[in-house]
Amino acid sequence: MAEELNERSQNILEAIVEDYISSAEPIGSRAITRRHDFNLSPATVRNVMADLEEMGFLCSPHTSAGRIPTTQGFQYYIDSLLQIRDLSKAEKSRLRNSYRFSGMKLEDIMQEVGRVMSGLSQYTGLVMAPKFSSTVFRQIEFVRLSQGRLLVIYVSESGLVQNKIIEADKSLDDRQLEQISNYLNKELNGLSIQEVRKKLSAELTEERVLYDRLRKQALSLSCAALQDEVENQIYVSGASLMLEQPEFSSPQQMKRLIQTLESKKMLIDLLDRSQDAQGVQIFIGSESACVDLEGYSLITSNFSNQKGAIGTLGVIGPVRMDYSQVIPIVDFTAQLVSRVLEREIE
Amino acid sequence: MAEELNERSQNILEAIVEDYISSAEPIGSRAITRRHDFNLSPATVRNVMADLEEMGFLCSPHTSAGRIPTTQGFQYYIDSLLQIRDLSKAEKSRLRNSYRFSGMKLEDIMQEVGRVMSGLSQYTGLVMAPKFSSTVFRQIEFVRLSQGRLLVIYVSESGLVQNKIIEADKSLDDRQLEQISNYLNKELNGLSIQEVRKKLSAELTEERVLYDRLRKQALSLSCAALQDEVENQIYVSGASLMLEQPEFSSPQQMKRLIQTLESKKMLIDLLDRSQDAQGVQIFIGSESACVDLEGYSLITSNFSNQKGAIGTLGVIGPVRMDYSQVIPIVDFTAQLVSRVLEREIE
DNA sequence: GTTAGCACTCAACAGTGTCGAGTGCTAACA
DNA sequence: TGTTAGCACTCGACACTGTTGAGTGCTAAC
Repeated sequence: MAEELNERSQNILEAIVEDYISSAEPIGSRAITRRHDFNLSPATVRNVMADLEEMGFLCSPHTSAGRIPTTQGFQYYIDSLLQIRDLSKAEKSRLRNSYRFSGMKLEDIMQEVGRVMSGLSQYTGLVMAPKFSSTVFRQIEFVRLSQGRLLVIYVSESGLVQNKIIEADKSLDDRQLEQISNYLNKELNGLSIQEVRKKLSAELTEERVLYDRLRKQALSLSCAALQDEVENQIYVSGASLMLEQPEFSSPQQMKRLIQTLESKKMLIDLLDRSQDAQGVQIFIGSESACVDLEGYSLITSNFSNQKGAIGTLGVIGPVRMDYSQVIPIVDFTAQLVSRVLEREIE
Repeated sequence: MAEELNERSQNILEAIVEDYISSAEPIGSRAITRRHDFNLSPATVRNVMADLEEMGFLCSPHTSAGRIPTTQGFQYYIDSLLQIRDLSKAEKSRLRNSYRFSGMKLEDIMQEVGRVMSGLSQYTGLVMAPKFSSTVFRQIEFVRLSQGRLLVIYVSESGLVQNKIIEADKSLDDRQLEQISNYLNKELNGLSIQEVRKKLSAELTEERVLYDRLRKQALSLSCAALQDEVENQIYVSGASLMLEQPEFSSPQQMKRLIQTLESKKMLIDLLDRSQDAQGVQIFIGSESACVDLEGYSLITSNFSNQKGAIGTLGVIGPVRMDYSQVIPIVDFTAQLVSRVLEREIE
């Protein structure tokens, strides 16, 4: 993969990638020599370009056009040539000022983050809220809606709220409900939702609960409420900004882009993959096997609040993305959001 | 507005509108006589068409093209010519079967409704969840997150849950919090959220509360939590389906459509307008003054659950929309959702 | 009031030639 | 041996052309 490239080839590849990033048009040998002073003639550059093409870093759309970087070319550029500068203090504070989180609920924060990232990058912002099941149990409340229906409200340590309507035994009265919630709040306190699930199903199978009716009801109620995985919430913002990019100027490409951004399920899958990683992750083109990302690049980073509520945010754009600009934005935003979420709980 | 049209003109206008709805192309006099047997020659039809054009019901994109209905033409068609057939039992049950609501939370139902309506109509589904402030108070709960931060959870009579994080006096202990919530739950029970707001601010200004510290805290806590209007949640589904329609085949039109569908704020404004109306409402083209709907038509209907939780759902599409198909879908879906919501609470 | 005929208009389309950017190859040069 | 100049070639973009066919408005006849 990381084949040897001499310095001149590297310089030329870098020049081509960068010129292509800013122009979105095939780069010819003349253009290279004009814009950068390598002290080389176009003919020489052509030779190098032919080599780079053979190695798979470049391709030409047709005989007499310039060349454009392949996915592999971009990959090499990012891995070996791109130097990600740190943001200056001024830039950081400008970025910080773009966001206004004060007094916002989690959902609003997620939305705002997507909007700002999209605005800054001119691509599309993606934000996946923390998974509920990765959080820590804090409190459970029951609200009676009608005879047989209960609204169960879970609150996590990090302030995430989830509610669900379940069917329940009609004979339960308010006092019993209160006892049940008191019991559960004591019993489950401090466990992760996953541990809660495990504990509940373990206890339910134990024989002794059979003799304690109330306890059994408590367990089965909360079990019913936690039963199925909640679909992750995902926020997509700035789709129309991306339509301005020349790679999406044809109707077909536009349609495909919108379809891609509309299939939340796929996006969730995609963002899920970076959940375990630390720092900024970059997915280029079709690299990620099972999902069709052909033509797109995705830059993500995780945020969390030490209490285990892990979410992912990122920017999706064309492969020809301004990585040097977007990567710091995503990176710093993730840090920012983490800090905000932490402040919320402590 | 409703100028007199003799029967022949009406028939021809109807034919043109319907042919145009299905073909999306300018309709010529020949085509009319071929597809419908009016026993008229193309020349006669041309004369009628010229009259209709003069009256503003038709226009021609250029000299030698057929004619297309104007917004006014569509308006006339809908007001006077379109007969909305009731759905047959079979269709109703087919429609009912398209939706699977069982065990779903409100948010999931909203999403599902949008998805199905969009799929059935081939246009874009819009659903606006019930406004929280139009609901009836049921219960309030406080959860302490960190010293100074409280999570307030409101539950409405209809099972809507809303939560918000507020700053609170650090000296409040758990016992006091419980007293406060008990007090509020008794005091506010059965009031609409609007009434609750009014009551809270009225009581807060009364002098006597000054002597009752706990009560004052209770009031100011819940007041802070209800302070600002929650932005309405809106669900948009099937944007990419609409891109298949010929009126959105050009990149410009696509961009405009996506921008329109992305501006949730505007869509909320739009759906808000039909909140007071009963039954199906139809907005055609740029008719609705302040919002730029040029080229789009919107069909909406409200749903509710007798306890005042009113939401709006609908379909947005090109002016050249298949009204006879979409109107019954929207109408019946609204009824269906109302029924489902009612079942949820009683 | 209705119709046939006719001249006219105009978008769509296919074919043509020119222009310019870019390429690969070869031979000459340092 | 690496670099460069020169040259023939390719191909998309663009402007121009003529043709076709659908549709119109007008007029005169039925």
